[in-house]
Amino acid sequence: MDISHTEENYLKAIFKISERNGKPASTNAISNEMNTTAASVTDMVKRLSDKTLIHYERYRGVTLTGQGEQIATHLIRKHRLWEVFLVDKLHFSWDEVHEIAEQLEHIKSKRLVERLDEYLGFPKFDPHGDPIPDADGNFTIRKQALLSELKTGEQGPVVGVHDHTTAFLQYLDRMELVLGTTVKVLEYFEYDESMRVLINNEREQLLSKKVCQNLFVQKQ
Amino acid sequence: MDISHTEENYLKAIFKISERNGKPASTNAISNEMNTTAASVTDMVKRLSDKTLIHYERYRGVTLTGQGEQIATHLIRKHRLWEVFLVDKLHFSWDEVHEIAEQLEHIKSKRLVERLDEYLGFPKFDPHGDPIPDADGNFTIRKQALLSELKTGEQGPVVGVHDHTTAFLQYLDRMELVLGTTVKVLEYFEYDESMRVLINNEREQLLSKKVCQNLFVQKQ
DNA sequence: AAAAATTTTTAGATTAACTTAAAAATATGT
DNA sequence: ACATATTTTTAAGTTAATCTAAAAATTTTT
Repeated sequence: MDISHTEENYLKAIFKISERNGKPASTNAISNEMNTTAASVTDMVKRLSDKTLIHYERYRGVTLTGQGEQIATHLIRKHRLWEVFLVDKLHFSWDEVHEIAEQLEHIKSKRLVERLDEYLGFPKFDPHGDPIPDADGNFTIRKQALLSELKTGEQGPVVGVHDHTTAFLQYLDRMELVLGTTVKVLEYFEYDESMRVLINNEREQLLSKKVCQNLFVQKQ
Repeated sequence: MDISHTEENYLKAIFKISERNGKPASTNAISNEMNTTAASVTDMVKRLSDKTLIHYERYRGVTLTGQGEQIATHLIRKHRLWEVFLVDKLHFSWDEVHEIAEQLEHIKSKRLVERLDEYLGFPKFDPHGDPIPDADGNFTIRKQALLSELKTGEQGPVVGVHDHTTAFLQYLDRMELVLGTTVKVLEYFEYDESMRVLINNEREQLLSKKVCQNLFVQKQ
């Protein structure tokens, strides 16, 4: 059975939505994620159901079958491995790689993925700190919290971002808040929910509510 | 203007055919190269003509416009650069890379190609000895001849293959006739057009007519 | 130069992926 | 619980890319 580029993207969207909301993906949620119409989704969802890649009952939303989930996680695996390649080997910055990886993830070759993984040193996380699933679709789980959830005095290394937009990533670059940087909460301002933090035990910095709510820090 | 995966493949086919035959690509030649029907080609050729990527007059064959040629050579550039990547960095063998590169060549990102080129050390030839065009579509030209065209006593390094099939490439691997190997013609047998050659000034080898007609050797 | 063979184009259909607009089903508010 | 709002599906149609079969144009043969 072969599966189109488009079908793959639908499966990935369904995976993301279900993971995010912890429940079946609605037609509207999918159309929104895919920048298409609800009618197109209904159409596609029938086809994916015929191929037993999803469970679908009209008006009840969509979940992935084992097969469908396997394809979705494999796409994510490829996407994130390619992102590592682009950053580590070709020296792209972390805000430039998403769109290219969006194309590269559709390249079909089992051996290519295996060799790329090996070449990159079997990385477990991509340049944004997102976990790279293994060949069976298992993600490494890490104890993490948003910086905004830490209490005064708590600290940890920055391990990921919640917001993946170029704007945020470039902001972090300018602040020299790369992955691995240690952040310690010195003071919390209830007024605007901002924080004064100590970065790498060296310099102090004021971070806005929005920034704190989008930075993942490793726990304990 | 955007151009589909399929349209790109047509342009590449037209480029190859015109280059091979030194005249406009016929509908049949294209349908043959693309494994499709003449009717499909006529259809597509109209669309490419509307986009001013080719010159087309019915019953008279097809040539590429400047724009079309630019796209075709850029595809070849990407294809061959990716082949170098697969062989040099991921350690694929030269008979395994064509199909993967066939997919990778469609990835759209100017910066990616530039960075890949740099990462690979600006190679001028791919793993099969085919020239890699530069960003302007110019190919490095090399003085070469088929081994079968050499006279007794002449010699040169192997620089390319005419036949790109897996069977031939694997045969060369088994014979340890990789690119760079020096071959000297010791004797020519008129009977079956085979040759006795000296390889790397070390060992003698008998090569069949077919092999000699598919190996490129650097001249003078 | 006419007949035969080949090549190319047109005509008519199909499929995947998409759209808009209307109808149907489900969910929500009072 | 019923009217209203929202979500989802169906219906009908479009476009790119393909196909088969038949017609038309070109080339080759004699």
